[in-house]
Amino acid sequence: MTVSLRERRRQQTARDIQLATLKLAVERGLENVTTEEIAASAGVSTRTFFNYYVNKETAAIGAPPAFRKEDKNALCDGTGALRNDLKRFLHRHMENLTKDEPILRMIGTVLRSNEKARGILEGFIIMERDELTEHLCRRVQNRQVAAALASSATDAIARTIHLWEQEKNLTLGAALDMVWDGLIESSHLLASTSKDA
Amino acid sequence: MTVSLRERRRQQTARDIQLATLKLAVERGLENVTTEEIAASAGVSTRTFFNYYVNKETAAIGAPPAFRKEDKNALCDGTGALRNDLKRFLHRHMENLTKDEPILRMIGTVLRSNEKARGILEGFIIMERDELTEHLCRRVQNRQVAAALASSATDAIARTIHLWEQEKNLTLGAALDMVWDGLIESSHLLASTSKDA
DNA sequence: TCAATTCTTGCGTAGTGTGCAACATTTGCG
DNA sequence: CGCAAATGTTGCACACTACGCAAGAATTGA
Repeated sequence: MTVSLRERRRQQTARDIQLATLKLAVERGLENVTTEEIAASAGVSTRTFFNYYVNKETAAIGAPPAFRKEDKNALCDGTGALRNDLKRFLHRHMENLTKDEPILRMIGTVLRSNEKARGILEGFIIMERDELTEHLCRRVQNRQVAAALASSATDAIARTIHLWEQEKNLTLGAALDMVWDGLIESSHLLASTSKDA
Repeated sequence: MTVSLRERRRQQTARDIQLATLKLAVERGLENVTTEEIAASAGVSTRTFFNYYVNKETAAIGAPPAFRKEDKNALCDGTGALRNDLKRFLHRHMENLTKDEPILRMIGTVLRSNEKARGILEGFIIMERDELTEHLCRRVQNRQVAAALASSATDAIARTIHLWEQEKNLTLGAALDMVWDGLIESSHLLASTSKDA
């Protein structure tokens, strides 16, 4: 854990800038905030702001937590029913997000109104999903099946966060359970050729 | 069908600008094309360009075909197995897209490298998906189930286009069939609690 | 302590996006 | 038809974004 002073400062500045960005963005909307203001609020020059982030949208999003390698491996090397392994995987990831709930909430606010920020996050999610697809290919053989499962996973996460943002008194874990039940039910519907439900 | 001259010109100019944007974007990347160039190429002033589109990314995407109302109604008022109705719905939509295959291909190129364009399209897709969710609520009662189904549908479309872009000699319909089989198979996996497959 | 490396900053500049006002075109009505 | 209202186009001015460059400050390792 030899983190140099430089490195620590870099991390701190990056975070300072992100927090300054989100704070101002939540107050008045990211569109109505200039990079100059953000930089001033974070205590750096405008030029330095751009040394850290290529634009204010990226500054707002920061570096979202990716799927952890251990969790991905546990998912595709799992021995139980895929369904259970996937549920565990998702819960693990939600715990991972719980650490930064305030930031998550602020980012949600920004995403709702800012197209560019959405696109940046979307790009990140696509990468994560593609990687998850790759991993799942080791477990399910058929690429399209793996892709469908990976989509279900990332979508479930998105819907979970969305639900959690709307329903005040709901933890991320509880929201995931609701979303998960919906996913399973929808799978039953799609797996069946009878006209029930 | 009384379309005024003004309206027709507007449509034509909008399309001219979109085509000029896509042409230049495919050649050199949308980042390396200025609005000024696009406007000149489309035969209008820079200012007029911004009267039609708020930015070049929007110009590239244009107005993507939304789900048709009749198709949505057929889906949620359908009497057969949901699975079959959904498959038909997706095929209908792909036919809908087939009309503009060249544009679709160019947009795909742009989306791969441009975050802002992705965000704009994502916003459009979110609206479509939310509307589809609303419709599906009439058929499946539980909101989370409807949301999961709507996600499956829009994701399937995205994966279909992605597959179609990669595999040269594959129609949109054929690509959808492959994606669809993957979706069904993944649904079986998620519906089952046994550790098969 | 000193030299290499890295970070910060100001300045200059190309490009984006909008408000405004003048001018041109289309439309609908008498 | 002909004219007034509505709508569309354009140039200009301006604030803001984002990046290259180079000078100078801070951090590192020897």
